[in-house]
Amino acid sequence: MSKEITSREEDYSQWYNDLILKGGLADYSAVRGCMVIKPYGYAIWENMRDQLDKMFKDTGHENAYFPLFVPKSLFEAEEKNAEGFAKECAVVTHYRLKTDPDNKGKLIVDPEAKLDEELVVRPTSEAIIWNTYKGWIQSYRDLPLLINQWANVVRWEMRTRLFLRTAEFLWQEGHTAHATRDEAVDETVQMLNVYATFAEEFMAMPVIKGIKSANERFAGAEDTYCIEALMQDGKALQAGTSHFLGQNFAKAFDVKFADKENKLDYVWATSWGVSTRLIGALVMAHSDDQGLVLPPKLAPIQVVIVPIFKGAEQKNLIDDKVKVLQQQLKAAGIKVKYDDNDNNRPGWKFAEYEMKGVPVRIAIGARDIASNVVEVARRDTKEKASMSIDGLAENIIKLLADIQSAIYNKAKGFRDEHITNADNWDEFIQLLDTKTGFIAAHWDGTPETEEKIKELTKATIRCIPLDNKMEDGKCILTGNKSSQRVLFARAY
RNA sequence: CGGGAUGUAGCGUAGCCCGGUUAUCGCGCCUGGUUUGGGACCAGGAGGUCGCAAGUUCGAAUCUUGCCAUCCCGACCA
Repeated sequence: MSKEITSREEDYSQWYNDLILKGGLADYSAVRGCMVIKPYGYAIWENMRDQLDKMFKDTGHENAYFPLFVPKSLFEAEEKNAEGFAKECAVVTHYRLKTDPDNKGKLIVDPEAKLDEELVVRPTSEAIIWNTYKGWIQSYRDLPLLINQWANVVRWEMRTRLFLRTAEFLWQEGHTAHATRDEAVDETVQMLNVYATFAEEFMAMPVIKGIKSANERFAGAEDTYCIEALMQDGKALQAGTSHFLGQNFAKAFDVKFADKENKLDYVWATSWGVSTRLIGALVMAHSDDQGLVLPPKLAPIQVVIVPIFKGAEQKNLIDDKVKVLQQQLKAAGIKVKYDDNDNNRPGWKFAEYEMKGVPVRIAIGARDIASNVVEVARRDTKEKASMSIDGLAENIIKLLADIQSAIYNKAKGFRDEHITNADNWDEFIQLLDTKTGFIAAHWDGTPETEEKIKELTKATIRCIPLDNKMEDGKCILTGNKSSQRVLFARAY
């Protein structure tokens, strides 16, 4: 059949693409590096967004919206940030087209319509937001300022991959301002914890909370905290970041506040974000060679009901029964779909919903109704069981919870299996090339050493785990003294 | 952006080297019927800017050039 999926074994990249395309999450578009997010994929994003938005609001944040365009002069105000993003910015230079006098029916950029100042299409919004905050903050009474925005950003990446790295992507970016350093650091860590909780409890994806080395730090940040996940091919994926920005942006945009003693000081800042990349992470974390495996808490469809019948009479009988069941399941808060489309037979539907990663499938036929049961199949293990129609909703709720924790445990088992200590260079190389995953190794703490290791192996320091224990050792490359292990991996 | 590969109907493809009637086949799609417990079957039918643009030629899916997109490997990537 045309919907066959390339196996992970055969070609991991192709497997990933197949899942996205054939699972109906997204499609390529006519625009280089930009994808179309299809309804099924967007529904996952909506579920992620709704949950995260709730968590942001529960921690005191409000949503706002800032412009897509950033005047170049503002963009360059915070030097490090500007430098970091300069190479991947789309820039608007003109505001008008006109008909081509030499080529009928075609348009050209009107050279008369050149902008005095170029507009940068935001790759991130610190600049425009901090320029705005300047007008909003005068006193400690205006702080903290806790704002989030849901937006699209553009980063002109050289090589793109569906969801993992696209030229335009959807994300949220929180931007907060605080009166003290400590409060800003607390906020940074708090939001990192929100991300970690979301990843583990909703995406069923275990993550390591850590801090980035100087090389991997966000341009313009003092510290970048991150959650790192491990994909099934042994490569790491940065799933979310939370930055402590110090007073860098306050100084760049001259945002000062008066404290209780009427003393002026620059405010302290954070920014934090996750993007549609999370969908890529979700896909790679759990799926198998038959298709997507989605965690029940984020699945657009949690339960699909497939009727099996001979003739219209049986179909009517099943319809009546399903109508009741559907109401019960919906009342129990379950997202349920009844697929009684007559174009496809049950076997086709089974395969289709497996590919789409629907966590639970219920098959119901005349003989089931006769014995007051349904056949319940779970996507993660492919196990099938007969379940009584009485109290079905309660049992399905339990099953969905089971699946949620089962796929988390499976992913966590894999992840934990793939954190390995390396005590010298040979071991390090060996592990990178055979076992893959996170490698915990001593590092002398210098950017030069990290850079060298990256050159030699393509492995980078993913993070220094927050709960790291101190331990004397020697750097695997230089042999210099080290006080703790850091996590290396090849990464997306 | 450099190296390699690819682009023919919604998907997968034959034809291209060696230019020549109406562009091949399978899946899917539409109509009708029979079916339905793991990707159904029969009959009829629709669907094509051969990625786009220029060029060579009496004639281009086929040859040439440029461009666009995708994939793989690099470089790049908070």
